[in-house]
Formats: sequence, structure tokens, C-alpha cells
Amino acid sequence: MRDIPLSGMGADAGAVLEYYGALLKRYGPQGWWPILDLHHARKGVNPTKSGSINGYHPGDFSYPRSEAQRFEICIGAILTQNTAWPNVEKALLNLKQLDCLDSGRLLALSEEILKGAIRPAGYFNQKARKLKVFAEFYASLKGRAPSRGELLGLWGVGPETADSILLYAFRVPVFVVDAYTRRIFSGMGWFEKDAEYESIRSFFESSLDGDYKLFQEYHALIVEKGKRMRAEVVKK
DNA sequence: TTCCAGGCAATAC
DNA sequence: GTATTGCATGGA
Repeated sequence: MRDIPLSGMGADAGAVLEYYGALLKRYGPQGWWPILDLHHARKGVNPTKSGSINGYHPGDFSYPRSEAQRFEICIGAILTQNTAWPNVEKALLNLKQLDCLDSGRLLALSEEILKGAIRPAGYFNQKARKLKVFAEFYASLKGRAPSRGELLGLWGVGPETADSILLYAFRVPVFVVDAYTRRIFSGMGWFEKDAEYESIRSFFESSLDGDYKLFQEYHALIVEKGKRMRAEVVKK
């Protein structure tokens, strides 16, 4: 299996930044990661955004603004594994209703209550276990940021989830690779469909000279593009 | 009705 | 190391 994204196939650092600019111009700032409660007016929400438009904050990179929001992002990253965001939103709202968007309170929940709450997000048996494992780890951090290795060592946290948590909950400039990233860029001939996660990640990270804001926006734009591509296919 | 979403772990070779 | 399979809800 090929594991190096090959400059020979048309991708270089300039192209990476250029494509980011094109996506931003076309779709506008995305305002990821979505947060349940934005305590300010959602000025500038892009009304043409596909899927749920709740909780986005275009052009505002100040989230998370609290420990509770940081934990909420982490939980959302786990719940959205292979799952549509509107379903995740339902699960998060249920947890919020229980006042359990908090590592300690989530740990105190019974299995049955927890599974019931996250049921809309699918895979609720597995995800209940994943959330418990993560909540325990999160509590043990006592406010410090986790390393990528620590996250990957957790049962239920793979590379995409780890990188989403680092990027959106802890503002670490990492490039998140997801199914859309593979689809879009392999379609453009930048690398093979089955390229290794790590080789894609290192390719983008070494090509981009920017802070966490650039990485947050780039990933969000890729997802938006990917969703629209799918919508186009379905329409036909 | 079928298809599939902002993956991951377990298993089989 | 590579390929396959189970996990589950809700919207299109």
C-alpha cells in the first residue's frame, strides 16, 4: 500500500494553501467546533451551511471558553464517530439536560441512563463505554492538556478523534484527516484513497505554516465541501 | 425500502 | 501488516 503522498501527483505546499483559500472564498468561515450554548448573538452564521446550523461561530476562534465547553467538544468528538452531527446534537442535549456535560457527573451516571441519553448518536453500547473511559482520563488531567499519545492510548479514541480533540478542545495546530479529506484529495490526485492516516496528516502539517485557527478552519471547510459533494450526488 | 454519516476495535489471515 | 466485520440511530 502506498503511504507517501507524492508531490509528483500535483500536491505541493503552495497548492495546499491555495486550495484552502479557494474553499474559504467559496464557502466562507465555518466557525467550528459547534457549541450547544453560545451566550452571544450568532452573528454571521452562514445560512447556507449544510446540515445543522446550530452552535457554529464563524470567525470567532475563542472557543472553548470554559472547561465545560472543552469537555463538551471532546464528548462530541467521540459521539460523532461515523455518525451524522444532528444525531450527536440530540445526544449532547440529553446529556446537558442531565447536567452531565462534566467529567465527574458523567462518571457518576449509571450505564443505563447514559446509554439512554446518547442513544440517538448510535452505537450507544460502545460509545457509553468510550465516554466513561474518556471522562475518567479527562478528570485525571486536572486542567493540563493531554498529549496525542495519551489520547491514542485510550480505548475508543483513534487518530481522527484524538486530533479533533487536540485541535478544537485544546487549540493544538494539528491537521485532522477524515473520510472527506481522503475522498476530496484522492479525487484530486494528491494521494491514494488508502494512504496512511499519518502520511496524509504529516503532508498537510508540513505544508501549512499557520496557527490552530488555520487548521480548524481548513478541516471545517473540507467537511463542508464533502457534505455538499454528497448532496450533489444524491440529488442526481 | 435502502443507503450511509465528521471511526474504531476485534478478529482473521 | 492488510482485509473484513460489528457496532446503531435517524434522515434522505
